[in-house]
Amino acid sequence: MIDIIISNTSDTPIYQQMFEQISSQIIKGHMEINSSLPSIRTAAKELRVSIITVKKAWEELERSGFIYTMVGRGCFVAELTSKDIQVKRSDLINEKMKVDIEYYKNLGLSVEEITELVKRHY
Amino acid sequence: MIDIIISNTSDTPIYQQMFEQISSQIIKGHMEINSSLPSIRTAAKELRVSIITVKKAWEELERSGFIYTMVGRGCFVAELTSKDIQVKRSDLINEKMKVDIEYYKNLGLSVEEITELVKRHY
Amino acid sequence: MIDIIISNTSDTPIYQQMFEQISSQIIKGHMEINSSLPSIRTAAKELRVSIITVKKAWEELERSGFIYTMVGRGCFVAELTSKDIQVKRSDLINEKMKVDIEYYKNLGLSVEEITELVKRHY
Amino acid sequence: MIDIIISNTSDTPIYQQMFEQISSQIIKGHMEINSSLPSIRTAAKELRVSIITVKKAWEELERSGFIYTMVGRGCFVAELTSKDIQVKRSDLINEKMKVDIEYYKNLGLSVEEITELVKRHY
DNA sequence: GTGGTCTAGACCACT
DNA sequence: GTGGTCTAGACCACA
Repeated sequence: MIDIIISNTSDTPIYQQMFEQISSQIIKGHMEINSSLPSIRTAAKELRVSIITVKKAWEELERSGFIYTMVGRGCFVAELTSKDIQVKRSDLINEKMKVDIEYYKNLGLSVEEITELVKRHY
Repeated sequence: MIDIIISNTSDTPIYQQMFEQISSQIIKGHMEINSSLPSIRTAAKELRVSIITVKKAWEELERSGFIYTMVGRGCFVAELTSKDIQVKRSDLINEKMKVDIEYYKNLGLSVEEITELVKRHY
Repeated sequence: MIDIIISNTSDTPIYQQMFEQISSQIIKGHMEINSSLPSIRTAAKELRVSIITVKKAWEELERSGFIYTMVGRGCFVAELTSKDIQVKRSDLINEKMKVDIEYYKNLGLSVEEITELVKRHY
Repeated sequence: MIDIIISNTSDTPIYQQMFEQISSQIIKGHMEINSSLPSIRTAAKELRVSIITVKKAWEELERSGFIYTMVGRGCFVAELTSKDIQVKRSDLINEKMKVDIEYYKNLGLSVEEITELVKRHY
């Protein structure tokens, strides 16, 4: 089993949805270190997507250091130290925050207005 | 002349970059009502993008009510009441804010942490 | 046209053969900066491989910084400074050299024997 | 006991790692002629790899003439004359050297640069 | 069983 | 035209 929800209508690619959800679960410590991910075939069947789509997601996860692969055996959650995780998390957050603030600023929003909106939408 | 910066390597489509920057300028009142936009050809030459791309951006702007077209004469900034503008602005902001908050929440950020980051990045 | 030779019988994957040959040409300065690579489709047809195989090679090249992509327009040779190129080249060479020397050393070869072999095979 | 180090994450197959390390030990005379290799089951347990993998490595070693099998009794280091060993060793070395030189040559390295690198990395 | 590579299509958005 | 994504198969090496 794997705890992912795929939206076929979303405009973010399926493989990226998978990447984001799994990486986020690893970052939050919801997946045990060295535990195995479902095999590409199993995940594909479960999520009703193509094998190649799953593979692409797994590849991205490996390239980002979230999982490691042992050919013929499967893919496993990498041994990230809590520090590694904090760094990865911060990177993700700061990168996005920078772009977001740029956007709101561009529309003439003050910092107070933004924080107000944040509270309302949270 | 037109005050836009295009990034060819960005992964947001060029026409959308144009849409966002122009609509934001109109919303902020930086473009005079009924003033004319540059012709599609001129804009294309200035920004070094395809005519088709400019056409698409202008179409999107018209569809969203930011500009209007007079066939054979060009495109002009629409007469938006300040209320219209507020509504459009709010729509843009709220739609994006909803998605953004979802993302940060998903990474385990509290509302306080988000507002803290907002202040730092602003 | 593109100057690549593919061996279907080799045990190095096709996409990797393409990556190595193109990156090596860029490193050696045989491809002009900002010149366009053949489109994925064209290259696939010319080399008689699948589109997806070419795409994978192009992707690796982009990830390694050798080329950049403009969606809807094509892929282009990146503007590498001669210093960038030297660094990339050194990295490739040293990484491989380390493994190779390890191998020969492991078989009991002295440094003189290796250099002797190098001269003979060059 | 058997003196081998296996890397599960390496991209050279496990059975090949085993083959290379054992054959190299035989070539260097570090394993006594007619001495017995550990049983497949023992080796598999010690190295924490699959029995099938060990079997494949032993098979390769036998096919290359490094060991011989006595059914029901185990596998033993073959009686290689020093000449046999020299030939096998040369074959391995020359085959690899040919490919390696090709690679370095392709990156524009002169024979002097290569020998220089060899000395530095040795 | 596993992942790695590859094919020959397809549809889409963008230029 | 371009690249981006996806599908539903296939064959292979590896464990």
